[in-house]
Amino acid sequence: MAHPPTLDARHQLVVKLYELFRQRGYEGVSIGDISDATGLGRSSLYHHFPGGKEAMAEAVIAFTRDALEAKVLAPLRASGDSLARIDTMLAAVTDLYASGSVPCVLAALLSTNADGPLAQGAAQILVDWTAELAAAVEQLGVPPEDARRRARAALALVQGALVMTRALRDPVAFHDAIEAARQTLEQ
Amino acid sequence: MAHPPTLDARHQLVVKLYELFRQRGYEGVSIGDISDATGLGRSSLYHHFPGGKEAMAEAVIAFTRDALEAKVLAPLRASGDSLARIDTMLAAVTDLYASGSVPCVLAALLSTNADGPLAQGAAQILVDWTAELAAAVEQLGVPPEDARRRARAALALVQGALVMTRALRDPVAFHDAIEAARQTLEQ
DNA sequence: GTCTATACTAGGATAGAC
DNA sequence: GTCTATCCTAGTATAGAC
Repeated sequence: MAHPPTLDARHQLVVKLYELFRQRGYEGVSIGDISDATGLGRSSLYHHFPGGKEAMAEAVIAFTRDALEAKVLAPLRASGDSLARIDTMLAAVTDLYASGSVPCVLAALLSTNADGPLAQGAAQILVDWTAELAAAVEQLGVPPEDARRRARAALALVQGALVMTRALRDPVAFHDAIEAARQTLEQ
Repeated sequence: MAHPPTLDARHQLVVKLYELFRQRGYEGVSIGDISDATGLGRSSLYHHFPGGKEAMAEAVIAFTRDALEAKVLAPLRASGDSLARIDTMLAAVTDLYASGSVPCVLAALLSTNADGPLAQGAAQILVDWTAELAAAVEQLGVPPEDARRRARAALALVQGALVMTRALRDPVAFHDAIEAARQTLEQ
């Protein structure tokens, strides 16, 4: 059992790609940067991703979708108290963004890659997230239309808090926003 | 009085640069793109901005600061009813971002240029904006600490709405966020 | 103040050995 | 699966004529 299977190595690679793209966006990351960060030569990277840089970013989007599903959406869908599930989601979000100290890879790819296929993939994840969150809010007895509005507002607070926290260099901005999101969703 | 002074020509140029950088971020815009968009050759661009692309982005940041000051901050400081001034600011913001259909250049430069000097300049504008907004909220009789919190939350709603509106492709997300910002500031 | 022409570097991608 | 070497394009920037 000397070497772990290939999939693990690739997974580690995707995690590194995820970090890079979320910090600098798509155009802000070069193959050379990736080579430096991973210790792999350019050719090795193309061995793992024959589709090149775009394929790497697509892998990051898929990874993000899976991570969000596991850490955020699945708990949101679980049976049990709706309020508790929303609280759990907000805790997961706080963890995901390290209290606002790291950017959202979806926002990064959405803004860097304007209207390319990467931006579409990133947008879809936000769309799905909004829908799932709205469904959870509906279970509190909120009418569908209003639930959707609240879900949008909560995610806007989170995404905006990431921008503001970065600008103000103060994690309090993020925690306040999470609290505001809770009020919006649960009130 | 045939030719307008040079400053006008430069101003038009900066407006074009502003549009480009806000749509695609710093790394997403090449000198070639700028040449295409303006109809000017590369050398002409360097004539106007000997400092190259970074100087162009700096000019955009300065332009943004001035535009924000004139359209958003000055009305916010004007004498008169505080509630009306905040309403005026929110209307100016809705206009500035064309109801969420165009990105914020500050967010674009903040995320693309990670922690370079451009990001710092963009961050500073958001810091100043927050402070000015908090001061306006204080005049409603809100305690300083709370006013700051509300100002942060309102700007987070706006910035987040820009992300969500882009993802959801629905301007309703933006207008709802503006309404939520109003509640947050004025309630 | 704009152009053509030209450096020069960095970035994306591939070939083929090991 | 990784490396060295290489190719080619795109990107930044400059020189010098008009």
